Amino acid sequence: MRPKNLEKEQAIRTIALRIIAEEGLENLSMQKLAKAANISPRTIYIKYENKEDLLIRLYIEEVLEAYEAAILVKFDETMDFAEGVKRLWLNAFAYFKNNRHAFALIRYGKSSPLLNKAFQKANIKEGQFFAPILRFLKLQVAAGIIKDFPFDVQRALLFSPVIDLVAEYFDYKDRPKQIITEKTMLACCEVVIKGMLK
Amino acid sequence: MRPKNLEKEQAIRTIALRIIAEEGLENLSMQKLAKAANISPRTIYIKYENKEDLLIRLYIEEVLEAYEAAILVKFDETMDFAEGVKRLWLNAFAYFKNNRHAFALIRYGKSSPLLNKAFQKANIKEGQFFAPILRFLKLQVAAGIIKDFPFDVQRALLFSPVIDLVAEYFDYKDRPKQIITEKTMLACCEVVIKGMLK
DNA sequence: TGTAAGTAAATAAACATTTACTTACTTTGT
DNA sequence: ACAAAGTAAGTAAATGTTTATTTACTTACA
Repeated sequence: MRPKNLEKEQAIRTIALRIIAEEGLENLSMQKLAKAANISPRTIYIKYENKEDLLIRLYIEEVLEAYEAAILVKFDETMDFAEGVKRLWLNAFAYFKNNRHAFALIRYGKSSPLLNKAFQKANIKEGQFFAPILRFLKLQVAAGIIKDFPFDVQRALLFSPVIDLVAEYFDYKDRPKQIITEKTMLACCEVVIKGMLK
Repeated sequence: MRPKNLEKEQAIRTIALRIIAEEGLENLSMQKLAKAANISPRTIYIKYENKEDLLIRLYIEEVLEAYEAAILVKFDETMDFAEGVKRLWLNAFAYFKNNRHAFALIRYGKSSPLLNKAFQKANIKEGQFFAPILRFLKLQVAAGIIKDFPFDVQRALLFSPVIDLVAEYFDYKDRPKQIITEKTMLACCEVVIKGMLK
């Protein structure tokens, strides 16, 4: 049996992400993708059931899982609160800086109903994305260090500025002076930490 | 001369927003929109140059401008810091609660390159969206009440959790217990304010 | 009655997906 | 050691549908 060409599989994913980031999810078509990846449209259908399957697996397997892995590097749920949050912020910043296209799809994950539903489904099925962060925060609440909110609320308070700040980072990339540096991120992270402490 | 039917114009906008919110921006087509609004596709082209023009004006004129107006109700740039931020948070929460479809397009505004560029262009041309908030924050910095960050950074720190919390509000709408209430929003707002104070 | 608003139907291009075929590699019998 | 068979991976081209937009006509009102 002829073996799968893994380079082609990776090309499909890489180029799909690039098209989504540069032209938008609404402008990604199977034929455009095939042409850009220098393959036949049929080849995409060997690896993916259909367009929906491609998008969902691109989002979950290629982007979310890699993002989760990157964010948890050198993170440990028993860390000190401020240290733990700073580690997560810096990991996220570093990951997105090097994965602009993945960042674009992460943003679509919050707007597109298709990806949003896929995320919720995967989140239920595979335990929970970012489970170590959930346990980390539970420990902090139990120790009386931070205020007690539902997890989803804590996540919004602690991490939603990261996404907006990374967006600013990319906005300022083609301007004379970058205002979002690792130093800025750390200063912002401290603001968020201060607010959250009891 | 036959006069324009303003009801049809409004139907186009309302139904376009509904399709985007329910099926996604990538599933809005001119023909589907015309059929849902019970008009001929040609009618859309009397009011809008093309699909791009429709989307951009829907985003800027129908959603962003209404959002800006709603958020600034009873807000005054000379307000006390905590009072001002709370007012903005509660106004945003109230507006989105009653305008779920507008909320969906606001989210697309951050992911879709088309809408994102349109926003930046409009923001430069028409002075600045949310200019009173910019001046409000400048006053607070000058008075030594809050930390001095670039405006875009301050905006991320003070307001990005609102969007995520509203998303949670809608998520919890079809579950037995709502966790995002006005009280939750106020508690979160206080967390953010505390972090920002000098 | 003149005219822009509106319609129904048409156009050509692009779309997701399939058909019919070829290629390249593994397995198997010698 | 090796060639021929079997097979999934891959291709080029076609399928029928949907797309954005236009054409040619009708309607309603100043």
